[in-house]
Amino acid sequence: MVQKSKGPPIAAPEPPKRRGRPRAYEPDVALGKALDLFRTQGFAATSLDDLSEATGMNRPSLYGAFGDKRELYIKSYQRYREQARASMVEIFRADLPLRERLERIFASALAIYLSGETGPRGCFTVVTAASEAVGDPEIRAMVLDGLSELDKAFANCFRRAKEKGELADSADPVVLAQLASATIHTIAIRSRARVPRKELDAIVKGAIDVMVGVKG
Amino acid sequence: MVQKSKGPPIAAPEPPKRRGRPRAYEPDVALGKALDLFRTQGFAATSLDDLSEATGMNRPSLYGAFGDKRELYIKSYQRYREQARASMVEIFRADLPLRERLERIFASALAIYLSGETGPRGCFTVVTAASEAVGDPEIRAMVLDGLSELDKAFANCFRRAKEKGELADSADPVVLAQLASATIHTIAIRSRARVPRKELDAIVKGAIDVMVGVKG
DNA sequence: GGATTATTTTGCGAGATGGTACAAAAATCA
DNA sequence: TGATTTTTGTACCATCTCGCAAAATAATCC
Repeated sequence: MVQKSKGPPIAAPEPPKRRGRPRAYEPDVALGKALDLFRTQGFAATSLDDLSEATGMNRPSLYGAFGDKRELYIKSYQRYREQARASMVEIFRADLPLRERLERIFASALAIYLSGETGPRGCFTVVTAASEAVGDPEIRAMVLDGLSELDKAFANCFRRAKEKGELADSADPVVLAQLASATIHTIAIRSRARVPRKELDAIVKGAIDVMVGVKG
Repeated sequence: MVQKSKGPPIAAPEPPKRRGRPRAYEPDVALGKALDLFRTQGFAATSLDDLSEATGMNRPSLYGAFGDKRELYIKSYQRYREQARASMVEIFRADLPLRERLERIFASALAIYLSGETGPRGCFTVVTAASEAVGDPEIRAMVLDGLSELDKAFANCFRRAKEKGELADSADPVVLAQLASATIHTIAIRSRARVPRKELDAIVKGAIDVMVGVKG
């Protein structure tokens, strides 16, 4: 949300008159390109040359703008999280019937997982968990945070649904949330193995049926 | 199960009098070491020097015995699948109450995922799906096979339980199987992020409660 | 215009990477 | 014993890796 105040001219997206030679790239789009590469190939399989070519920045510029490869990976991951969060937060917040809310969440997730020019790329949190998270404590902490953020959002969702009487009294919001997260994770993995969208939709539908229909 | 027949001497683990210089390694244990490395570090992050050191074979020997790095990865993955299958097949086959069967399956999976000297390593199928599967059709096919093998085993499990009256008539074995697989996948991912075992156990317990309690 | 500042560009360098050639070593076969 | 076969060990190659230093470029400030 960009504020559109009528007050004094606030420097928003206008160039803040930087000194020195102007950049030949936009950091935001460059980071997006880097994220694309990391999402498909992973950290180790992506070389600085790959990143340099994709972003249009040569290596020293990359280094100056984002730090070394690991820092760039971390910044890419943070950006992924922001994007993913942005695409879901309103659905989580909205006041919709439980089933519809879940349908929209999973549809939003699938849209992210199936996107990609060369093929589906899955969930970057899952990809990172499966690779760098074991050996790098800082990255692992971010992944853990990503996992629990989703768990919490789902738990909140089910808690509210229960309060509104959409679920049986015996239903446990935390357990249902873990099931919902598990469904997210399974479609993230399967999408990378190119399981056709129809099957993924069926998995989502089956999971939702169980989650909203739990009697105890 | 090694057969202990009384018939004529079958050349089993006895040296078949190979010609030429004898090997300084045992291919089976070397492959095991390679699998260990690949499971923790992934394909791209594991160098031939790493593999050479871990197996005790120098690079030419590695190459001669298993082919190039990719072939070694594929053979390692196949071996992982064999081991995982071996550790579960009897539980799937056994004639146990549904809940107990599920408990044992998940316990067996967790034992695999949490093992490792340097920390939990998760499921190699999931790790491979998250990395090499996108770019390598042959590897992707193996991963797909691994995913569907688990789905089918679970579906069979629930189908039999339903026939025995352990599940409501309205329960759908396929949907329940996908939920069980999803639970497997989520604990595989979380274990790599070092989620403590207690939480993983809780996730498994919650999922089982839902699966065996589904009324429809 | 000249000084200052920020960025780009070129290119380097030390080391790692996957893979291989070749000779020495160690066993069997004749 | 000597020929054959198989594996090992050393050394090497061409390529790629990440990161950085130095110089060139292009803007603003005075």
